[in-house]
Amino acid sequence: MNKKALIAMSGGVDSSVAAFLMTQAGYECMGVTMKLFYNEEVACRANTCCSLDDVEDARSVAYRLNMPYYVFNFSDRFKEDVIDKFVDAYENGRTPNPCIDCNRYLKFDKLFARAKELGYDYVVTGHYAQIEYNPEKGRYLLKKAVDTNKDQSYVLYSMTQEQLSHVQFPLGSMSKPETRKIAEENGFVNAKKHDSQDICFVVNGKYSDFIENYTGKTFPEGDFVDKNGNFMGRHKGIIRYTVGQRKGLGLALDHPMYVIEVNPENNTVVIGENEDLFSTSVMAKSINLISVPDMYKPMRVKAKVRYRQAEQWATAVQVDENTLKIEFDEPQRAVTKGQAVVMYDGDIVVGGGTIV
RNA sequence: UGGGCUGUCGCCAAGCGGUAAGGCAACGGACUUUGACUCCGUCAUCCCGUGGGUUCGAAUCCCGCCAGCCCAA
Repeated sequence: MNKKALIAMSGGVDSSVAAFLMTQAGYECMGVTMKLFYNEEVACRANTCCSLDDVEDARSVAYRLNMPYYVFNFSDRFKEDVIDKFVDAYENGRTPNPCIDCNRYLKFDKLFARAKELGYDYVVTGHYAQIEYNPEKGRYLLKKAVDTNKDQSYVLYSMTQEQLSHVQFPLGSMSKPETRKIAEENGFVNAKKHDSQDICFVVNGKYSDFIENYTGKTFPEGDFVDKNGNFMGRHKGIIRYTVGQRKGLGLALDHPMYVIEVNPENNTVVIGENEDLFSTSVMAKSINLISVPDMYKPMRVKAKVRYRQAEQWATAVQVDENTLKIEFDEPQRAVTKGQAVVMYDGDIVVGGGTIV
């Protein structure tokens, strides 16, 4: 009897090709799209995942591949573990990464558990990353995608051994052009669909508008101040700013200014020079380690503090059960609370955590 | 209402007789499964406070007026 794989299909080209590859590999597959929010609440949008159109695309591909297809309504869980956390972070001067939470709580927890209940051996997604079992370590390893330009291992750092042992990323060794080629060859409706981008549950770009609509709150104006607390201007509400931001400040000086810090306590936003944004030390909470059981002994790693960034040399050490301290060799620009720091050993993901 | 200074794009600011630099902001796009950063593009077209004058030609020179600032009273 064939192994059974549950394919998480967003309606995009990547997960569609992942589904195709699994059928080719002889798995008994089922396609599933997670309904994460209501389109009536956040409207429709062409290039986001999981909208109504996307469900139709996913269904179409599943039909073409001759696999059963279902939509699972996980909107309650998504609200609780992604949207509410997202809003809470912004309200408290942090900058969340909802994609990481969605992977952590929806794809590899809620959906993962459901797959198990239904008797499936694997959950499959269209992520560009690789999973590999290492006999010497006795651990499953998460590795970067072969196509390093599309590598998504950063958003997967929270995966556990249990999850890694029952998840497959068929696209890990593919390049994006190869993926699209396969989609075209199979006549998938979404072969030329634009890559997803922006926050999927935020319509028409402005996440700040979403937060205000969603919470029914308005976030009051406040002061821009410099490092010494001198008044520099008025800001339009704390949720509109993130560390390192330049655009949207509306401050016309003789040179660009950047957000250095967001201060919810007194509703101020500290601005300063680009040089003021650099720091070498990073503390992370809610950590997850993959390639090693613990890191109480300092370890040389390469790490990055945002998705699209080259890893930088650093020394990391675990402080306690849930805390990691990372000391970069060179100062890093705009280390931002709420974002993730992810550590690598070559192309192996060591682990990561949320920057505090 | 004596003297001095200034008035160029939303902000700052070049320009000093030859047909409006640049920076910031803004806007648009690229990049991107988060937010940012970055990059590319656009941004004064009978016009340089205003009305006259000189000149082949003025934002640039001259005169008047207006506005703002400063110093004196």
